[in-house]
Amino acid sequence: MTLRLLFNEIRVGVKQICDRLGYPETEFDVSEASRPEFGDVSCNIGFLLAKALKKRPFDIAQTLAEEYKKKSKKYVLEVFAHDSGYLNFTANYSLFIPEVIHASLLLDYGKIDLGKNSRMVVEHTSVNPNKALHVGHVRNIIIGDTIARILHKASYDVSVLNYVDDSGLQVADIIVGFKYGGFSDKAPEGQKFDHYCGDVVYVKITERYETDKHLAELRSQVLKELEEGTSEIAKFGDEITRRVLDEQLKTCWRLGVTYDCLNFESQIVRSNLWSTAFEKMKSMGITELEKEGKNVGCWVIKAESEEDKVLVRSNGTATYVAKDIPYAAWKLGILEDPFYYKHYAVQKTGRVLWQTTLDNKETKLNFRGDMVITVIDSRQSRLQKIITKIMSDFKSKPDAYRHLGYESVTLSPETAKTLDLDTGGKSVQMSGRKGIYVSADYVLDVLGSRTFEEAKKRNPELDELNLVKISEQVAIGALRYAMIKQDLDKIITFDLTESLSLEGDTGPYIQYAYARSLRILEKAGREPNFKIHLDQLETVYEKNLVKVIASFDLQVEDAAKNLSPKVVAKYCYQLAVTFNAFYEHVKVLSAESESLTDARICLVYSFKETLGKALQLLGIAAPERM
RNA sequence: GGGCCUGUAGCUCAGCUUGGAUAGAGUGCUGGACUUCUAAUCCAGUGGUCAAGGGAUCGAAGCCCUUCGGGCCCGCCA
Repeated sequence: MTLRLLFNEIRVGVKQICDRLGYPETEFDVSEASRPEFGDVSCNIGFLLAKALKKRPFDIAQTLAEEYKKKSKKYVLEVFAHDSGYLNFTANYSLFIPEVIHASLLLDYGKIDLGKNSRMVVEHTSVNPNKALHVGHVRNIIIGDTIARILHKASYDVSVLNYVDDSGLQVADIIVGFKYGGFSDKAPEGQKFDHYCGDVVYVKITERYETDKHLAELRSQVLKELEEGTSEIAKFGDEITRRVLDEQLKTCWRLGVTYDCLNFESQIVRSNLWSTAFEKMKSMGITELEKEGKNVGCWVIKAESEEDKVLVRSNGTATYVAKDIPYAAWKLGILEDPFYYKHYAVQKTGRVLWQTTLDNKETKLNFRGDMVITVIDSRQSRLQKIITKIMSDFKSKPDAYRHLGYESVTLSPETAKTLDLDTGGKSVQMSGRKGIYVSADYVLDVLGSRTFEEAKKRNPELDELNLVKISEQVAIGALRYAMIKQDLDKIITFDLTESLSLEGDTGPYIQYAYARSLRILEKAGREPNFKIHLDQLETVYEKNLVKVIASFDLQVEDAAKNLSPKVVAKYCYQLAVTFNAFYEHVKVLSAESESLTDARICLVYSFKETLGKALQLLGIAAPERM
């Protein structure tokens, strides 16, 4: 039993009455009432029929209410028309509460069958392997990871990919640094290798290009060798990339993010994927050879009301977009899979991480999908639009390939100042090349020491090990929640000081509610007894909590259908707020009677289970103590 | 010049897809609640011509049009 059943009962009931009365068919709305005095559920049918029936909305609602009262009802207790014209309903709580609580005990509570086990690919992270992750990357990673978790809950068979651009310009930059710039390929003591590459080598060598033209030429040479993949430089590049990647993945894993497969660009380049895709595009007339104008001799894609996009240069080499096309087609299973797969690592959750290889002694596996979601920030929208169009031509299915875009993370003027940058009161775009960023590891460390102090103050009896565990969980909860709670198309202005706030609408607030509920259950000193009469739960706080618990699957559906991770974040917050109100106003362990205590223990347990599952969707740990 | 996103309380944001009841949170500020199931909490107060103008509608923060402010993208770079 969930709210969905109550809504359905009302929808069907109202529809039957309308049919019987000969009212015209309408798509009316059944939703949660916006205020307590409006009951639990509201229906707007009065407004919709007003014109056709030439009656006031209230009169229609009134008639429907009278008719509805005569019907046999299950989860509905009362029906009444409101002066405004709404048709309102109250729930039959003596039935509703026990059924919701029992339903919430199921292991897969909240699961919906939207995906019907179809194959879904989610690609995220895809950070150039020449630097450490910064908070901008974290937004990508957390959006992608959360979407993957939500889609899994919505019964999609999800594979998560991380695209490793190991043959691009950014990698070439640090290789130049190591080979020709005099930088050691060992990080100084105490510094992670990815930080060293990004903070020092990448930034410094970029500065030097300005004055040293020879260095810039060497870069082109290195880039070419990386793509060909046979030279000594290429082997060295591969080694460096993998060392950086290892360190990046440590940060991802620390954030609770796992993957199924690493796709190396160098192997895509060396496979025949590009030429196959190119031939396909030619034969489908998607791309054409330009005969005149500024792009003469290039293969281009004509776009409506926009500039033509060059796919293949007049010298025959493929451009950046072009490289993405075969990969996108591969993800959708359009082209034959040239890859084999070998173990990369076993992740903390036990999930195996694979990597592509062209070595045919390795295994054949399937990491492709009927649908593909690519998480990249919206600065890539134009290019992604082109790819989306081509994929829909290839697959002749419009939504198979989807670009999930999001706005970037900028640094607040105050935080920019900590990097010795005066932005004149404006926020600033991060840039790895210019060294303008705040790294993910740094944020987690600062947050971690802040939460450690807090946890120690509150739990002086706990040992160091436990405190570290709690503070890490809370720090990650805070960061993940901050990255997910607002809409994808809102810019996040990251402020270091503000990110340390752990109160109000934050991850720790939600985690705290969980910890509180667990303490009640611990102190109760007995297992919840679900045979007890749960209809003793009569206060508004208890009813509200049950209602929120009952809406879990509706929220999952909303989030999955709209690819909107914040929906689940809002839901967790709502659960926590409702529980905290309950906590403050309703006593569990010192209730008026033993049996009431028992009933409330069941509710608290139900809450704990539901919040735990919802937090899992956000990848936020549910701490036992805080 | 073209394309995409955005503008709601001092600040940060929900609500807009699918129009409907008195526009909600957090934070800030003011005041209150810990010998109590953890105060990372709760309660009360404060705070809004929903950027501006127009249109269609019985009804607009939401839909359409125009204008203005802010951000991003538009290379035979990646």
